[in-house]
Amino acid sequence: MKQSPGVGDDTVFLKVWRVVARVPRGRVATYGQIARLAGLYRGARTVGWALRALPGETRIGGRRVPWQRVINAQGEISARGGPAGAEAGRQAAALRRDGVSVSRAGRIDLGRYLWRGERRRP
DNA sequence: CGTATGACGAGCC
DNA sequence: AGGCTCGCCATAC
Repeated sequence: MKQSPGVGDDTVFLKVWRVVARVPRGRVATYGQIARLAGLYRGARTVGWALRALPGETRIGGRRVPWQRVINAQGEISARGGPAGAEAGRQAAALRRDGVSVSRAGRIDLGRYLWRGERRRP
């Protein structure tokens, strides 16, 4: 089942959140990208899991974690398990407020908005 | 400690 | 191009 993980201290979730917190406004990052930066080379799914468990009020570095800036590798907003489109709609709106263009189908141009600020070392 | 789950991703068909 | 399957990882139970 899905319950709140023990987000006590230095858990993988916290690491993920810290990376997400670095994504600048007006940019987006993919789950796989966040995973790599967090040290989880193939843990894209784990990133999704971590974001699902992210309490909305969580703050890192004094500000809320911009979870809306994380999308899948196809440039689309991934659906949650809940009501179809409910959360996705909120995410699209939040992204547009960030200045990111989101198509009605919920697609984003990665070539244009993908965060390239920090790349993994070779 | 073994099984199941999921805001993913890369291949295949 | 669109859709399915299989692999990955950490967490829940």
